[in-house]
Amino acid sequence: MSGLNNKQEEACSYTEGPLLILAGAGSGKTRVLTHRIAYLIEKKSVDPYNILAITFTNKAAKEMRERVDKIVKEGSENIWVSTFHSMCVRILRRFNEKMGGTNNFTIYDTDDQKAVIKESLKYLGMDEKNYPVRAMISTISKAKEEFLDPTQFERNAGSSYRDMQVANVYHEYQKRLRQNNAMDFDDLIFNTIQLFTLHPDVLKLYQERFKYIMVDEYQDTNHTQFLLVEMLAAKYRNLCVVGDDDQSIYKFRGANIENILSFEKQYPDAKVVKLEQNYRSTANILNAANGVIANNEGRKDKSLWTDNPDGERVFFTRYQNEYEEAKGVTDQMISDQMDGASLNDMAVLYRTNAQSRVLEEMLIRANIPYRLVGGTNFYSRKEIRDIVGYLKCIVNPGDDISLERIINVPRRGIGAATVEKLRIYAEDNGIDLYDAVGDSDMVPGVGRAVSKLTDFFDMIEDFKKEAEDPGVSLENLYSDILEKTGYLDELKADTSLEARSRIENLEEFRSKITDYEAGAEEPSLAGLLEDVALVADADSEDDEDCDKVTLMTLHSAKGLEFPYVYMVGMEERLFPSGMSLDSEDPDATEEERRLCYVGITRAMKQLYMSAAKQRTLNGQTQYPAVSRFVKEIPKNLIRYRGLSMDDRQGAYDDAFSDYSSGSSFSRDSRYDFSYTGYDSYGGDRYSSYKTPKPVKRNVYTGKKLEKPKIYGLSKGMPETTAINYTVGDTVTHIKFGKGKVLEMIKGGNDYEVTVDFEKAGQKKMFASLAKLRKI
DNA sequence: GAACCCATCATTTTT
DNA sequence: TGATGGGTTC
Repeated sequence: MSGLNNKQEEACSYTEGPLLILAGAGSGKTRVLTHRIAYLIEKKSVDPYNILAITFTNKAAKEMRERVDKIVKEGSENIWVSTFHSMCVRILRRFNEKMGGTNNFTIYDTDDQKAVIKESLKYLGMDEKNYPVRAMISTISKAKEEFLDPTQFERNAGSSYRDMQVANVYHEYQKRLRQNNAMDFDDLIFNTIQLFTLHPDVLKLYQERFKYIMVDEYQDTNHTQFLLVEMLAAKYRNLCVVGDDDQSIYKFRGANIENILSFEKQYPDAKVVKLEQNYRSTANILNAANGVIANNEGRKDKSLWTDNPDGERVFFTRYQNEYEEAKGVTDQMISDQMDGASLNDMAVLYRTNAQSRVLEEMLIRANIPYRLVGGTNFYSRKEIRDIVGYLKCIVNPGDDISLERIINVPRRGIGAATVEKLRIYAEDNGIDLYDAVGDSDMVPGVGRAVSKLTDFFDMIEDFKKEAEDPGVSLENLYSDILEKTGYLDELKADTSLEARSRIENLEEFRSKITDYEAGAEEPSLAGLLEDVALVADADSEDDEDCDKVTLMTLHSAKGLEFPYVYMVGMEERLFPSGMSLDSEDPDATEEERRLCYVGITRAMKQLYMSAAKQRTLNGQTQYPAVSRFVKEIPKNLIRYRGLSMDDRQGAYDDAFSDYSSGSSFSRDSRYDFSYTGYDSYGGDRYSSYKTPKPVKRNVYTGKKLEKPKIYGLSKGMPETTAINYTVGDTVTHIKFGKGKVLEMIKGGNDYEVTVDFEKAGQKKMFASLAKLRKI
C-alpha cells in the first residue's frame, strides 16, 4: 500500500474480526481509515454497500466522505459515512412506524427541550428555582445516555425525594415529546436501540447490511452509542474502532472512556494496533505533550515519537494581565507574519469562550483579521428559529412547541390568553393544538380572535399544500413564508442595524436551502429540517480563502492542526478549570490535562504559551498561579521569555512565582513593583488597554451591535375596560385569579392598583393593562 | 406590551 | 464583567 508505515498498513489490512486502533495525535488516523475502506473494497472485494463508517461530527463525516470518494473508484457512494445521529434518523424514518410512531417526527434541539421542560415543570407545579431547566435537561440526557427510560430512572431514584421529582419531570417530558411527535438528540439513539431490541428482524437487516463497521473517535462514545455499535456488529464482528484515550475530552457530555479502555475485555480476540509515529509536530512540541500527558494515570500504554526535526522550544510568556497577553499574542503574530507565515497558519486556543473578547479587541486594534469558531450557532438566532418554527409546523402538525413559538410572530393579535384557551380545549379533547386552531370557533371564550385564528390556520394550510406540491421548490416555499406571514415586511420596516443583520441572516438561510436542494438526492422539507437539526455547524466555508487567524476553544480545536499555535490563559483555575479542581472526581483534572495534550498536539511548527499575572475572571480580579501543565513540560523543551521589556524581573523564577504564596498580596513586593513598572508604558496606550473601546460586533459573528429596536406599536391598542371596581372589591385576573383590591392610586391617566391575590399574593399593576374584572 | 431595574450566576459542545 | 431572567413601572 502506498505511503503507509508498517503499523498503518497492518491496521488497514486486518479486516476480519474486532480491531482496536490506538491512534495517537497526528498519527495519520483518517488516512488509515480511508485506506482501510479502499483495501476492503479493492483487495477483499467487499461490496461498498456493506461498509459503515461512523463519526461524531458532520465535519468529520464530510471530510471522510471526500477522502473516501477520492480514493475509492467505484461504488463509494454506497458506503454509509454518517454520524451516529444521522444514521439513527435514517433508520427511524424508515421504521418508526413499527414503534407506533410516524416517520415525520420532529427533532428537538436544546432550545426546544428547554421549552418542553418549562412546560412540564409548570404542569407539575415545580419551581424552576429548585429544579433548574438546564439541570433537568442534563439529568434526563444522562439517563438516556445510560439507556434508562423514565420508569427505570424512577426505580433507581429509590427513596431520594429529589430524584423522584426529577423522575416525574422525565415522565412528563417524554409524554410531551410523544404528543408533539418529537424526539430529542438522545432519543434518536435510544429509540433506535429500542427498535432493534423489539424488532430483531430490523436489527438483522442492518447487521446483514453493515458487515464491516468502523467507528472513529471511539473514546468519545457514550453508553448508548456503545450499545448500538455492539448490536450492529454482533453478527459479523467485523468492528474496527479508532481512538485515543489521551484525547478523551468529552466526559462532561457523556463520553465513556471505558468503552475504549475495555474494548479488549469486551472482545478478547481483538487485535490491537498502535499508531505511535507522529507526522505533525516538531520533536520538541511532541515531547512537551508527552511530558504533560505522562502525569495522567490509567492510560493505555503508548508513547508517541517522531522523525521530525526538533524545532524551536515551546515559548512561555507571563504577562501582567490579559490585555498585555493579548497584545503580546498579536505582536508575535505580526512578527511571524513578517517572517513569512500566513494568518491561516495561526490559531489562538483558550479554555473558555469568554476569553475571546479581549483577544478580539486587540486583534481589531492591530488590524489582524480573524475568524471566531463556536459562539452563537447560526440556527439559534431568533429569526432563523422563527422561520424554522413555521417549517416544523408545516411538516408536523403535532408540534405544539413550534406552533406556540410562531402563532403570534409577527404579532397578529393572538395573545397568550387565547393560546391558553386553545391549549385547554386541545387537552380536553385530546387533539393537537393545531387542530384546536382549526376549530377555533368551537373553543369557548375565544371570541374576537376567531377570525385571526382562521386566517392563520388557512395560511398554514396553504403552506402545507405548497410543501406537498412537487412543483413548488423549497426556496419558493421559503419566500412565501417570509412574505405571507409579514415577517420580512416587519423587519424591512425597521431600519436598525439589528434588523438589517436579521434580514441578512434570513438570506443566508435561503442560500442554505438552495444548497440543500441542489445537493440532496431527494430534497424534501423533512430532509431540510433534519439537516438544520443535525448539521448544527453552519460553517461558512466561503471565508476559507481569506487569510485570517483562528480563535477557538481547546475543545473545538480537536482534530485540527496549525503551524503556529497560541495557548493563552495557562493559569491555575482557568486551565485547569476551577470546577475540575474542585470536583470530587479525580478524573476531572486528568480530563483537563488531556485537553492540554490536545492543545499542544495541534501545533506543527511553533507553540506559544502564555499566562497573565492578573486576570479579571467572573468580574473579580484574580492573581492566578501558572498552570501546572506548563510546569509539567520538561524544562529543556520550554523557553521562558521575559515580561514586557521594561520589567526588570525577567527571571525564570518570576515567570512561575505565585502571588498567592504570601498571606497578603500587598506584602509581596513584586505586586507593587509590577504596577510602577506598568505605568512606564506611556499613559496613552496603557489607558487604552485598561478601558478598551467598546467594539461594535457583527451579529453574524456573535454579539449584539445595539439595543433591539421596537417594532411598530400601533397594532391593537389595548381596549380600555371601564374600571368598575374600587378598594375592597374582589376582582379576578387572567393569570393570578381571585384577589381583593387593597389600594388604588391615580397616576397620569391610569390607576395603579394593588391587589392581594389568594394564590399569588400582593401585586401592583396598572388598571388599563391588568384587565381586572369585578365579581 | 415593553422598557427598566435588580438579583443572580457563571466551563467545555456536538448532535 | 456580562448575559439572563423575573418583577416592576409606565
